[in-house]
Amino acid sequence: MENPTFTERELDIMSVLWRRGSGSVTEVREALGDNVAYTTVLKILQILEDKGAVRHEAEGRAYRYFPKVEPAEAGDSALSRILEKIFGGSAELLLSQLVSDRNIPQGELARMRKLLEEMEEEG
Amino acid sequence: MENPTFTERELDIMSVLWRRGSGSVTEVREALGDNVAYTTVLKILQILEDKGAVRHEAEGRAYRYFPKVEPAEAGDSALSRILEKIFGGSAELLLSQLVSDRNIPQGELARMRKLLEEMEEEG
DNA sequence: TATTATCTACGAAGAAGTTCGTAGACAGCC
DNA sequence: GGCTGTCTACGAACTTCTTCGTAGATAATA
Repeated sequence: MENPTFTERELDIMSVLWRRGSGSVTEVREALGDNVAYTTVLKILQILEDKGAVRHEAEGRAYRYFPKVEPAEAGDSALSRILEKIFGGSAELLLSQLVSDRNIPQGELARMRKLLEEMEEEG
Repeated sequence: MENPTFTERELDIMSVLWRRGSGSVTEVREALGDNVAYTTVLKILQILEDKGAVRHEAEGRAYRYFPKVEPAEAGDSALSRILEKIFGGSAELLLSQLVSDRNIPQGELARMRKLLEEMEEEG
């Protein structure tokens, strides 16, 4: 899928599939928590399938849906958009916003720093 | 403005205002490049004003629009969404996606690293 | 003064996204 | 067999977003 972008609801549902690895309509619906109708969830899954973002396998009489698009792909599109439109292309500003007021644990911060160090070395 | 979120078009226009600092309808329209009608741009600016995201001052017979919401605020909302929905809350994964395949100049990478170092020290 | 150009206000049409009801298929159970 | 519950398919209502036309105000210009 080229530059996958998702609407609000589509993203909600992709998010569930990414977290769980897969899901039946019922599972996704429950994970959503919202009081959204069964057929609504099904409909969006069908839309996502049309788009090529998910696929399904039969499981008994029902379908089990699997993400075809990876978080990395979706994240890349989404980040590009934010980076350009909001942070004027500055990854530095974006990072600064990401880490401020978000209380990221030391360990994670350290790993993030190491990641950047490696990028610098590889150059 | 509490947790400002913008539609596609609204964001296009906010982006112009952030880059330029302010803009008349004509200026925004030209910066957009799209062949969107004058009244369309005006309409979205009016919507943004209703929302409290921009304000205007009279300039001759026309209005000059100024952003009221800062990129940082909008960026925070947008990043939160992506962080949770796409990267499962992992800032590390988000950063990894941000820096890969994006060819960020050494100088910027270094500043980003330093930013993280400072965060670690303050802890 | 009449005409034209430029501007905002408003409303409505059109497009996209969301929600759900109904129908039909099918399995399990009385 | 008939009834009930569970499932997908489909379509239509509804909401939100986007786009623009028209009207009315006002300034500049002939």
